[in-house]
Amino acid sequence: MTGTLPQVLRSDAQDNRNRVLEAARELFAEAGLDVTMRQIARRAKVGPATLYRRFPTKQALILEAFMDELRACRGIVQDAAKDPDPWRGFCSVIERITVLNARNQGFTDAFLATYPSAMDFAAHRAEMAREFTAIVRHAKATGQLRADFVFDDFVLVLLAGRGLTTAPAEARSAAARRFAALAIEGFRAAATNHPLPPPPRLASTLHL
Amino acid sequence: MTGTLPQVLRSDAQDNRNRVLEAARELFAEAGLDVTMRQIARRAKVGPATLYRRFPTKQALILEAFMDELRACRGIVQDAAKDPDPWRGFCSVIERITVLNARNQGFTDAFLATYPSAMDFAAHRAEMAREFTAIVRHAKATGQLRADFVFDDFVLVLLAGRGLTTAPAEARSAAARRFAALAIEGFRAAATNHPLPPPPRLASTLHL
DNA sequence: ACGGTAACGGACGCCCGCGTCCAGTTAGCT
DNA sequence: AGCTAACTGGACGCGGGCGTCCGTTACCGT
Repeated sequence: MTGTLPQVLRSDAQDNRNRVLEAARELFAEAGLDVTMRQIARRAKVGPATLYRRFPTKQALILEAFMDELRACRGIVQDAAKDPDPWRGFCSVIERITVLNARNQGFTDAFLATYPSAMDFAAHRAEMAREFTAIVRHAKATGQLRADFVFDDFVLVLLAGRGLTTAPAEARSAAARRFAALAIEGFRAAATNHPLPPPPRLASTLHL
Repeated sequence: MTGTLPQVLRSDAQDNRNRVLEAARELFAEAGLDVTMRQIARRAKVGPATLYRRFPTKQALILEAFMDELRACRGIVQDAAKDPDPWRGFCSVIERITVLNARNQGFTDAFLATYPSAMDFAAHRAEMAREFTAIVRHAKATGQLRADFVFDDFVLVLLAGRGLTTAPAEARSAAARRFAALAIEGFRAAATNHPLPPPPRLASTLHL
């Protein structure tokens, strides 16, 4: 008898698994990735052993918990790519990603993490980067996005958005929207544009 | 004999105290406020008891460690207030505070903290806010700063800047400068300005 | 209905940070 | 030089998270 795992879980096991994921999503969103495995287990009304059996490592749990957020994220970029107006697409990416970012403490942390264990995220990241870069090229071509915009500026907005999670929960959405709008104002091509200092090399550290 | 503490420390005590402050500043800057008291003691080559005698609470240590940063911060605003060109003053505040912010993981955390124990910071904050608001008024009057700028937008930049500390150390300064420049581009009054969404109520939670 | 087995969760030993106590050491005054 | 008070840092007990083990529970196929 080899130790082949059954690919279909018993009903109670499946139930617990779902509760764990739900708890993890809630806690990650509220308090970031630093929540302990114990806290997640407690909220899910589950013993620690059960949690560890389903998700031997925290990374595995994080990955699974954020899978649909991740898909949503890609959806945002794909929607934008379909928009006939590249500038409107660009703006919607900035706006929607920033809002999603501020609402969910943990997601961006996980998304930007560089652990080798987060390879699965990296693939999605790379694909999104590819599509987003196409939008950027078109938006520059139509003269609506300033020519000195670089991909690292997008990463900059992501990182900066992460800081907004410090704001009190009730102000967070408003803060995110205002911030996104300001960033867009900064990115828009205009006669009054001033030259920018050299861009930081951020994307390279994310293996993009 | 009442338990009056000597206001002047013995030479070795003074020496240790200085090393502790130096260690605290380094660690807070590198790794944020979450460093443990033990780590600070170890770096300062000092036992835990010594650390606790000088600074009974972490808040006390934080306050003392960031006193000159805090003064530097006020200096930035005061310098800007003296500038005959209010827009140039405004820009220099955004730029310099953002850079200081990104270089020092812990400082903004401490600065924006709302613990009652951080009252000393609050006083400085309020004073800085007063002076900065004057600069803003003048910069709007000369038509260089967009009219819909509000003080909360400044807090927004501070919070966002906090996110940049996630960037790798070698890119952090460049990131901060680029970010500040982008923010300034967003704040500049221009014919192409688009209306902004309603501002978040952030400053009120900081008791400003 | 019942047996076999997957799944459960309480309990364990480990490590680490916390804040405090005390016996030894050293600075600085006479 | 000698004394004393100030200062020091190792050691302690506590609490909490870590990942794992194993006796018990309850699902599911017959």
